[in-house]
Amino acid sequence: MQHGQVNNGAHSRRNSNHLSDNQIDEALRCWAQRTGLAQNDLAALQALPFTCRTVERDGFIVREGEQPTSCSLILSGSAFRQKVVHNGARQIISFHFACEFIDLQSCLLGVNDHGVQALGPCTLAVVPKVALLEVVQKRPSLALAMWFDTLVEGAIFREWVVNVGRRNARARIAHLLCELALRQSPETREAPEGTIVRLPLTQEHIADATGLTAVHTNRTIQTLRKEGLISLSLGRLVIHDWKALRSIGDFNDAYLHRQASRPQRG
Amino acid sequence: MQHGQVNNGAHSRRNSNHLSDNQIDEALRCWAQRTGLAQNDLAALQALPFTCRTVERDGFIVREGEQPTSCSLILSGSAFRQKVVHNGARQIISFHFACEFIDLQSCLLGVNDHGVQALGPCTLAVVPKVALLEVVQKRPSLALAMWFDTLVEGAIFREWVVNVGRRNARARIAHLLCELALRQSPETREAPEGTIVRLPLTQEHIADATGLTAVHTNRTIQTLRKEGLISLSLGRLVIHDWKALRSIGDFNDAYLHRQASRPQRG
DNA sequence: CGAGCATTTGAGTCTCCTCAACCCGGGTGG
DNA sequence: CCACCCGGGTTGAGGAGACTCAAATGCTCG
Repeated sequence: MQHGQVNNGAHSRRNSNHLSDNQIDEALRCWAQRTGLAQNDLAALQALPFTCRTVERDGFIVREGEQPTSCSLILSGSAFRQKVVHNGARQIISFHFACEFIDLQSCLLGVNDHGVQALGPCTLAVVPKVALLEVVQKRPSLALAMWFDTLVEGAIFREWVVNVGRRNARARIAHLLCELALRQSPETREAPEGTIVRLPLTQEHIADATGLTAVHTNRTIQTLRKEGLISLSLGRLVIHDWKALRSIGDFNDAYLHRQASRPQRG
Repeated sequence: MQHGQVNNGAHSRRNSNHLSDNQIDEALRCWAQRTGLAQNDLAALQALPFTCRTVERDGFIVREGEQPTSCSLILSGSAFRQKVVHNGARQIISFHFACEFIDLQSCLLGVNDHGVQALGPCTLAVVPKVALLEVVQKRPSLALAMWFDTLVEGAIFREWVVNVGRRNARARIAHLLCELALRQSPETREAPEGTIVRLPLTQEHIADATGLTAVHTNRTIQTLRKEGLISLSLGRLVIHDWKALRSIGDFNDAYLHRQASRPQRG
């Protein structure tokens, strides 16, 4: 059925907006680099029929309980995964930034077991899951890249279980901030000390991500601030003492698998 | 480079023991069914050079920090994933039972970010990761099955984040027991009420899985027992009132994706 | 200037933790 | 055959971290 390679040229695939086309290509390139994808596989991705979409703050990208039909790649902005429990409390499960696919699980899982919302205003590139699945089925190395991405995501979930399960408020928050700072500063493996990290988080988001209440989160953040470890005000995080914060949060970046020895593929 | 199909016949692949050969084939068949794998892909899996290994209670299957060279499939017994935090406390991240691969992440991630130990005595089928990777790269539908397995695992991790993050002791334990009971009773989607579930868990395991202390876990289990909801003594769990326990634990089995609409493949 | 949201502060409470002792059944060795 | 030990379970008392409820502050935006 499927003949030859991907398709013909990336320039005919989307409607009009060349600006967003560039953005999509760039985001895919970034994703491909992180997952160690080869050039021709990247091209196959770029040839997919992405469409752009913008979501305002707190807008839903994925709704719990629905059956997904597409996958979304973040072009700009950030988003968070969340689940709501019986009494109405919310648990945030992960944060996602530019150049990340948010819902690859849509490809193979029948129903969304959680929701995803935009943290701030967010632009997305959306591709029908059938299109993505099709190319993945043709290209094993692409399938491995997807699998790899999902594995890293799983590793982060595991660390989050540990974070909310076995650390106190101070450590939980420190750990979260370490992770976010590191993931936001792409290439630098070490110590995002002193750099300003754009994080449109409210303290309530932090509370929901760490399994704490907003009030207690507030008090805990204040002590971190008073100790001169961090600055954290609306939308901006600065870590003044990376080593101290890392130690408080019991943070070890191995679980992020930022330079996993990904075996040859493609 | 890679010519033709898998290899030649499954009967020449392992040393001697026909009994364990059967066990391996059976476990793989079971896994293939769960992931919706087609017959020829299953055959390719069965042709891999698995070797058997037994691990005694609490023995390590995967060690944190090491570089994995193989993947393990549980033939009998059960295992748990765990991470240790700075102060020495342990968090259990998941439990695994027969016919499950425990460390598929070994295939693509460079270093183990957590450990896996046998819960009780455990027999494993071990395959070199390079062999697994090779066949996966040849067979896209197999890659998708691996990916699917990892996605479901990730969904379970997410629910665990919610469990330890946003539920009280009573609900956490109820939720955990619901999950374990359901996963242990394979085909039945509904209500493992009254059936005996073999679970070689100590209360300390339950505590470490739910982010509680052993003492508090003990007290909480006692109230569940006194209310006639469960029986739980060394190695045996019986759920007497499934609906009640499910309600207490805020348990919704959707996240297990037991009958996910897996798209056509293979 | 007021509305609305995020943050901050206070006071009282409760869940869950800590430390410690004790019980109990099974296995081992003298 | 009994004494002992050991791991898991149980119980008690006290304490602390985190929660709840409530109100006040500050900030941004219309």
